[in-house]
Amino acid sequence: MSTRDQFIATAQRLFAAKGFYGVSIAAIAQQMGLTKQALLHHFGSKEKLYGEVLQRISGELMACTDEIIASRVDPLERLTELVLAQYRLQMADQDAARLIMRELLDNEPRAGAAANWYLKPYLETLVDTLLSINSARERSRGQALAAIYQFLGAAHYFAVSQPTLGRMFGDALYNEARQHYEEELRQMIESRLTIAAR
Amino acid sequence: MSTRDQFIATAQRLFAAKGFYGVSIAAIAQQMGLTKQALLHHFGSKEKLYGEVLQRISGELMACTDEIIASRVDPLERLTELVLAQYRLQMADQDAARLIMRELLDNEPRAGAAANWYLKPYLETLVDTLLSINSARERSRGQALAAIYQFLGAAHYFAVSQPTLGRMFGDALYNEARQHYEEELRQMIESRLTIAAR
DNA sequence: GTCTGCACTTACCAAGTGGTAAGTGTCCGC
DNA sequence: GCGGACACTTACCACTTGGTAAGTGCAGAC
Repeated sequence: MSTRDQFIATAQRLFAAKGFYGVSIAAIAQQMGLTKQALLHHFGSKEKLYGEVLQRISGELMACTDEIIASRVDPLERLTELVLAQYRLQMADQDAARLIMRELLDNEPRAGAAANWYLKPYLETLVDTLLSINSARERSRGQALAAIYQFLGAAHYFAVSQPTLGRMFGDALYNEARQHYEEELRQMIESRLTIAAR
Repeated sequence: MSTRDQFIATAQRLFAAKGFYGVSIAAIAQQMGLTKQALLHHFGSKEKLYGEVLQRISGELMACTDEIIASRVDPLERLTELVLAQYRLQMADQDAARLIMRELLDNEPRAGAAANWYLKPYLETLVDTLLSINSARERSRGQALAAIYQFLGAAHYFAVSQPTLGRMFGDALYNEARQHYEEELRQMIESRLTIAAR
């Protein structure tokens, strides 16, 4: 793993834990036994490093999304898999999930606002897919977005809560909830879209 | 409104927008045309101010929660109202919602970790209420927590997304989704708990 | 050998950080 | 009029911030 990639990985971990302003470039470099000027040598500025972290994350999500879109044609199945895949990715890399959540919270545009150019097409895809599921029932884009947001919110929120829940109730209960969660999500999506089709 | 309360309100707004580390006490004071020492005079330290902001927020949520627990006995109705009330509060004060979300993300304990002593009893109440809805079906605490988290995640996530969604798609679409969202939440809870009762 | 590019260092900077100390003015009870 | 509590100020502190400048050491090319 190149020094550069190591920087990105370390930065992702720290940014996820304490946020952009909560981490100094010196702290990131120190974690790797280097000086902050080594970091600046590779990335030029703190913002650019942050941008690269976001870019790597959104790249992974987009790749995963594209694959599902290519392989699943049935809209209900596609929508379900898109949400579940996103959930699995976030559970597998919870630092990434936290970072994206932080990006969602920060209303100021920063470092190219990387969350946008991945999140927007992703959301558009989800909304379009949902709208194509049952053309019979009239459904506005706003209503579709509301439904999508339930799914994503339920998934993302849970993926991000491990530290807090672990601290509150112990990791055992979180892990127990985790065992059920994916299935719960699947049922939630199914029941929502099935009821909607009535 | 006292200077002190103004400080808390201003701090809440700024902390919500940029996080604890992203805002300096000088910036907060400057917004009110005062010096940072005026702020320190009232609160002693940045952490204490932050703590007071969290305390005010959690106080409101707890008051609202207690009232519902006192007035609703039917568990399904109580659970639904608890989640919806939380959602309404968060939509009414989106800065507060963002702050709590940030608190959820920060795994380090800080400023008394105010989110804990409000969030934990709140979650416990929700889990207990859910478990009492249908004692016939065996259900573990972890499973109950998973269900609860779907509801809260869907609500909280949406409440926090206005800036991002507004930037992405324009406020019109967000407002349209918003019109439907509370009803969507209600249906989601109902269908989840109704199916569970089968 | 010497030159070049690369990864990385030490040294330094202006600006900003949270916080302390010591006032300054103003209102209020007496 | 006076003493003290209160709200707030200026002045200052040690420290950290992101970033620049100028090397240093070391590989490979010629």
